[in-house]
Amino acid sequence: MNSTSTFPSVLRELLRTHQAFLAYAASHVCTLDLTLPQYDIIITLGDSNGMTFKKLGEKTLITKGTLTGVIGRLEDKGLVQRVASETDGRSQIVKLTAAGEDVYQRSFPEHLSFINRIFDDYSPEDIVNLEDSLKRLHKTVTALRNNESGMPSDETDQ
Amino acid sequence: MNSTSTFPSVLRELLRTHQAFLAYAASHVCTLDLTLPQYDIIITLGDSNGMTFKKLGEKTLITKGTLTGVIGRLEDKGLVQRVASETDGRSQIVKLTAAGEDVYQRSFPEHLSFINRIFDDYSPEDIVNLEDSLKRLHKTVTALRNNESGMPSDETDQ
DNA sequence: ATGTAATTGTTTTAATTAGTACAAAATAAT
DNA sequence: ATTATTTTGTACTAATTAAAACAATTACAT
Repeated sequence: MNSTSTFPSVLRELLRTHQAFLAYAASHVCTLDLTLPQYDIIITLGDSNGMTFKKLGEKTLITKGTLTGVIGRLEDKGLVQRVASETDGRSQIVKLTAAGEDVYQRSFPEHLSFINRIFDDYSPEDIVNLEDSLKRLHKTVTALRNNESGMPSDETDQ
Repeated sequence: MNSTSTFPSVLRELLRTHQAFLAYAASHVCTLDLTLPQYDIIITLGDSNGMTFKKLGEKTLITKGTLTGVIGRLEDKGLVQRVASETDGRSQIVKLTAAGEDVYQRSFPEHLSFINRIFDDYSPEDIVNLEDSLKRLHKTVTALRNNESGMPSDETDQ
């Protein structure tokens, strides 16, 4: 135990680090006239045949209510389209339009290298260790939250 | 390099972990009829004689525009007050009211133990390692962002 | 089959968020 | 002293966020 700190500084650092990453990623994405959540949708739909709102939300960690708005704005920009599911009357399939595919194909390689630049000085072990540390914290917090309410896990299985 | 993943999964895990922590913390704070940013202000002002908007923003990582709104809502709830600085005509000092002090004194010990429960199964080394891993990532991202724009560091010195 | 429950996406509301422009005050420059 | 620059907090806008209520549809139970 760190008896000198009155509040877990590691959790403040989690926020700081996440904010710094978002700002870094946004500095590239804003050159495409897209917000970070909007671009997250684009790259999630890239190399797919479209997917359901539910699945999109699970992959991007955006809740359904928020997603309706984000998808709507991407639709207004002509980058995405809604198609009614043929097998489930409740579901909408979200797909990239040709323009959306174009944005994706043109921007993604550069975006990927922009993001991966972060790990230029990381060894493979460093990256694995970092991810494992985060997963442990994530699991611990989720387990605690579920203990409180008796709810089952919120983990998605992929 | 993890040659199988097309996008840094460690960064998605950063988001997931942060979201999980926020949800966990909020599950306690909502019992006080406060939002997480609002409670963050309360505990930052607790055990202080008040501080400037600028300093509050640096400590809580909330930008000034957002802060105006959060402080306004806390003022409406009677938990916080604005006092004009005597030494700087531009500055406002934000202080807890008696009611705010009361909320702080009554809730903070429990909140602290609620949060620290996360680390019950962590050794002191585990915590230090996690924090160091986050700090390294934070520093790396910040350095890259500053390289892009030629701006000086955004780090606060405390 | 019929009624109950769960799922899917939309709508609405309140709050947070960043960004920009702005006014007032302090600081620096000359 | 006067001007220019910077700093501090506010106002405003657009977007994201979660949560709750809702309608339509599907799945389930009997």
